[in-house]
Amino acid sequence: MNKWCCPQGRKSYHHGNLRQTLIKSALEILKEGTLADLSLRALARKASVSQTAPYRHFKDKEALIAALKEEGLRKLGEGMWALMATEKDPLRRLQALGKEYVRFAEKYPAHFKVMFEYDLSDYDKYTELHNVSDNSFECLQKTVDECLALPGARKVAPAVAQFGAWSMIHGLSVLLMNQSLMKHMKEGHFIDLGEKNQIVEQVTKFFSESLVK
Amino acid sequence: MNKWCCPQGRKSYHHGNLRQTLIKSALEILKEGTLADLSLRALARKASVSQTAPYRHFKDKEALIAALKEEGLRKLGEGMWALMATEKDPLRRLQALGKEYVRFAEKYPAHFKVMFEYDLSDYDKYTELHNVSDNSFECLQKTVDECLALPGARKVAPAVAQFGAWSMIHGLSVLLMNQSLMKHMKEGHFIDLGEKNQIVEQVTKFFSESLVK
DNA sequence: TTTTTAATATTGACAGCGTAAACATTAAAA
DNA sequence: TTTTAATGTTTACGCTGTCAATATTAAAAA
Repeated sequence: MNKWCCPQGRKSYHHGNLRQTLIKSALEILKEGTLADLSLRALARKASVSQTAPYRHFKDKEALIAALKEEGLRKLGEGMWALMATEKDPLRRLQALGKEYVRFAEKYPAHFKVMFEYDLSDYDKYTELHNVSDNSFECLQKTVDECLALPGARKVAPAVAQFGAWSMIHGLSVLLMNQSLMKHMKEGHFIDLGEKNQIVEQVTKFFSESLVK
Repeated sequence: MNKWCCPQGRKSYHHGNLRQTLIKSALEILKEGTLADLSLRALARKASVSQTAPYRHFKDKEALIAALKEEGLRKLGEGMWALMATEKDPLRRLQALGKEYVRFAEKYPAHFKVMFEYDLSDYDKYTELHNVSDNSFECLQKTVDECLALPGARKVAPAVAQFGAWSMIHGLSVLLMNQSLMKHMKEGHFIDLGEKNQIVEQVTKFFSESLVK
């Protein structure tokens, strides 16, 4: 007799793919809700698994968060590196990278939220995060350097331009993703600006052109 | 007899200044810790008050958070508006505003964290937040407009320059305040950049100069 | 001044949370 | 086939946000 065979009404004792399932559910919750809405127990429930099962895959809640961050960083990096291969003109590529960054924020809002809103208590525990992060932003650096090597480029310390580009792109994404700011803007400020995509198009263009002449 | 007169070992039944005390304690906690470390009960304990006393001053936890956000936004606005009065040259003022923004993030890290990392579940409940926010960023808009009115200014839609300025300044602050990013940078990237203040000085200068010529 | 009332505090209770400890099942390695 | 490591379960603890019912008191009204 096997009344204990399939706990939580599952087909088999082992879930089979719990880690991925937990990550997926977490992203679903974050997509609509805030970070405060995320709980390991709710994820376990959604996966029809006991409340402590997640601990076989993540040391604690922060480890799950770190995994989400890493996945997001990786996706972002992939998108940006793809542009490195396809767009050869540095100025146009810098603009494209900015657009890609914003596009990522819109396509993966849950990843974006967790990447930049959730402050881990100890980043040193997640060394892989740094590596992925490095890799993602390396192409931004490279592209800025190429822009500065262009004939007629402005004379700026590369680090300044790199940091400026990153700040601009990141800030743009953050502001555009901020429901509060966007809302109040539509009700008064920047009304003549049109749609989001146009903002991104123009601001990134503005910046990349700032590097030359 | 008054064994019940002074609960929690206080001198009087009423605390006298609980609201401010709670806010202050919250900021102290956030200064060193993360948003996850913040709990109403801990704040109540610190104030030697019962666990539900905070509810006389804040409808719920989010209301406390919103109050922190508002206070931060107000401080930021004050600092920025002060510059409007003292620095008349638009370009230099734009740079000064950027530096002020970063300086604020460094001086009030707890406010900054809560302002831009804590996503409220419903912003419409806190209308005052929008007003304060509007006011804080109005001077940034005005300054950019003045820059664009300068002889030799680049031809850009004002909204684009405004949004670009805001993105740059905000992104700069966020990146500089991100312990994770800053840490990994010192260990490899941007090493030739020197100290934070120099970054801010140069990047803000770079941007404001991007508006003219 | 006295009385009433509104502001501010209290205790007690409840469900949900993160997570530790001890134990069960099973897939994979020996 | 046996052993072991991976992956699950149950139970339990203290912490959390928050509600309901109640107490104290400062300020307003009488």
